[in-house]
Amino acid sequence: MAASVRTRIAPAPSGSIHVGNARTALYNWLFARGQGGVFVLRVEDTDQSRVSEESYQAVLEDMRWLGLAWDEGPEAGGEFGPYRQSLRSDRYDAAALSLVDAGHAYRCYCTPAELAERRKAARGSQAAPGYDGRCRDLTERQRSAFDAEGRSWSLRFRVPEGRTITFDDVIRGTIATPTSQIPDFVIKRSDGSPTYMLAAGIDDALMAITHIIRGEDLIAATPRQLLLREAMAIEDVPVFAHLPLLVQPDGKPLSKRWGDVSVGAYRKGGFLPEAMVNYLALLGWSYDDRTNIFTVDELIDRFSLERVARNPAAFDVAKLEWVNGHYIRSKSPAALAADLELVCVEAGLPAGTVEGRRILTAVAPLLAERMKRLTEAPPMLRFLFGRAAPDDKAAAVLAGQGSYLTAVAERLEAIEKWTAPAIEESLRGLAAERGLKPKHAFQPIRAAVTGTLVSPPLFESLEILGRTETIERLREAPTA
RNA sequence: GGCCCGGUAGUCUAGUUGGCCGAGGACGCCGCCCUCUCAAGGCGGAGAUCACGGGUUCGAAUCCCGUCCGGGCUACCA
Repeated sequence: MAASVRTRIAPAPSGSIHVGNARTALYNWLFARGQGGVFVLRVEDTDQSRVSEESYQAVLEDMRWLGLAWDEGPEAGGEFGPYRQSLRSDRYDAAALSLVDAGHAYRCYCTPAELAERRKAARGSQAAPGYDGRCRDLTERQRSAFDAEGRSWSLRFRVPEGRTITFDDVIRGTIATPTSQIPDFVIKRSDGSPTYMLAAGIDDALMAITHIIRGEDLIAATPRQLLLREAMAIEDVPVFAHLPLLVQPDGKPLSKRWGDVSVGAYRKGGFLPEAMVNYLALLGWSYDDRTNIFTVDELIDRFSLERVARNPAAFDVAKLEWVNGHYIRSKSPAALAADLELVCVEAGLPAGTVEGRRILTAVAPLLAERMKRLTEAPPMLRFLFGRAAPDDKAAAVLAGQGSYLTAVAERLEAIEKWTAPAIEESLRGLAAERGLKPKHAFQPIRAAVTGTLVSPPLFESLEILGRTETIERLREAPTA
């Protein structure tokens, strides 16, 4: 039994979570849960310029919606807090200080503008990755001179020369990087704030994270954070697992121009959290060669880092919709009605009442099997919340049907019990008497009652609508 | 440019100890059935020179080499 697995998701609070981060969060969560470990939520808000309380809340809200409960983090607490980097600057300062004292970091007086210029100049040449190490060995006198000039400084990590940093990635195997490829990187900005490299590296160590599961884009950051740990004499080395990127169907990186990239957008778009979780789990991971639908417990039980794919995965909305449809159909009428109430109210339908709930619960099973997204419901059940003029196609079908609809109304008035089977029996009887094919017998009724040619099953719809309302609509339908 | 990671049908993938793969499943697509519309469901179908070229082997998607293509990193962003 693995004693104490600890994983973490460390989102920047810049609004609703990106689906790629949501997947990373999910994998971390699944792994921790499956190992009986702890899942930590840490907010990386070191870049003060782009955080707001609102977007911070949006992140927590998305996590809750997805059902990814964190054991430690904001609001949950924990012995390794605080869990917002903006509240942990004392730790970063202390680490930076000791790094400088030990000679592992030094002041760099180069300004961003100078760096940009030198980088530009070095572009064409052979080697030259990043910083050229100009301030690496400044003398005390030179430093004083810069200070006298009033130049501000940042702190850079002194990357040791001539070594190769190696680590084993659970998903990709061994990855080795010669330190010649790693320039002296900034760990503390001139405004005193820590960079991601320092803050994340320290926090992962301080929070005793045992498994770092993150995006492939961070694989280049790994040797640097390993170097940082070594310089701070941190013995424990976490297990690394770098997930493949999420891309668009055309293979390009996910961008807003292509479509929705935030969890919030899918939530508003009528997707169920369980569908989102199931689909995201499948984006880059598989259990076997045939299983597509998993309950959360099954995912927790079966998920493993070893079975995560290595190649980028394209986000396919069509498949997400299929998964979503599956979960919509598996919901109980009452539960689905609760979801429908939200989207109906959002769509302006007066569904938020006791009567509204009764209606929604009744149509829920009917709608379930023809929805891929909850947002498709309002147009299909609008007729249950009020009359509307028929659309063009319905109007065309209604033309000249006045006497037939009147006959239908009379039949329905004579029914003893207002139930779908009774309605069906009655209307089929009438159709048979008139020699009408079912389609020709029923479409005019559908048009008259719902105002459209596409609706939930007719007889059930009429039952839910009620006898009085049904008959009135039949008699008052515009058939001219 | 340098370093790193990838490359099985439109998409997600199975295949990881070479033969059971003349490549399996799912979404999507096409057709049929069911049927009061739309769906759902059932059945069937098209779709992959396993990026390309060499090599090793009786035999390679699976091993080796090279090439090409895509992506990531190369920031006082994370």
